[in-house]
Amino acid sequence: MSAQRRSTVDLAEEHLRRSGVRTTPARRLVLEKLSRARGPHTADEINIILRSAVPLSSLYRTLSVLSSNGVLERFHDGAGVARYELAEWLTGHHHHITCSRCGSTRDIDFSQETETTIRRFADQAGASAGFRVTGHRLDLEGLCSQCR
Amino acid sequence: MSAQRRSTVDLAEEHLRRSGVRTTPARRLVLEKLSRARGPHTADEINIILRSAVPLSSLYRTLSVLSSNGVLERFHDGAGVARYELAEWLTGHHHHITCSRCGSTRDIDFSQETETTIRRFADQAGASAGFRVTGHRLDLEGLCSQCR
DNA sequence: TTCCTTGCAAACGATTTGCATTGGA
DNA sequence: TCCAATGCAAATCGTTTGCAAGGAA
Repeated sequence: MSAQRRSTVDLAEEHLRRSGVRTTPARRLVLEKLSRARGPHTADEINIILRSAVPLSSLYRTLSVLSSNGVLERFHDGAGVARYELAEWLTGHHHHITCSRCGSTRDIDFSQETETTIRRFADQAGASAGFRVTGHRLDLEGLCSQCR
Repeated sequence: MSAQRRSTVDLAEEHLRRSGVRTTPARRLVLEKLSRARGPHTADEINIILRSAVPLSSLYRTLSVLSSNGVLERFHDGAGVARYELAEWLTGHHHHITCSRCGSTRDIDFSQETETTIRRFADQAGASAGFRVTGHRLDLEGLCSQCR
């Protein structure tokens, strides 16, 4: 077999295996769907995409396991609902932009140069508050093309 | 009377009055406490600070009124709990840094120059996604001096 | 007086958990 | 086989709401 590029899902599952976390149909299903998604999704949205193949309580447990093992990341949107997406080491560092009218959220990228600049500002500002900065989250708010 | 600098609370109340929103003890109390706070607080924290002077349900209504009238801003922390703080037009634009170990959140400022740079990046990146950017939120994560 | 606001209790919705059962390695 | 994962139902917890009583303008 020639060295083939591993899919995101494969990488994630290998990571889990190495952590001693079992691969199960539900986990694979969630990883597959999220790797295909354009942005972060709520448990409810994932449940709909999966057509309830995984009951909500199990889905939450799945999302919890995947998050605490570093394969997914969780944050809370403007309505306070948890949204999940593949971890940055699988997708690359990125940000979000949310439409303040319809609430849709999209991934967004900054140039490497911009990221470097932001990181430098962040380290600096954090240090002056006595923090060692380990990461940042820059979310934009605006009006999407449909709502504009 | 000489022109005296208006307090943040006064400014907020005048703003409310102009919007036809009544001034009540509960609203004044919440504004006073939040204007003294170092950072954003949850309803529960405010309730404790106020020693339950305002019942939780009324407190939530108060926070809701103040938020929807532009005097407070609400966001959800890492645990998904709503946190409130005075709106930016009252406190000035700023960011937050949260300790990933103890969860404490502090306000943090960037220089005007840095803000300008960030805003420029944001506008640019948003535009390329078809959005008109109206604001941004840059939250830092790190370890505070105690937890470091 | 006229609405708006409050307080209490009940309702809600997202998320979590207990427990018996099933299934992966 | 053995321990972890699942499904269901019930429990939590932050937050919201209905309704009658109280209060600001």
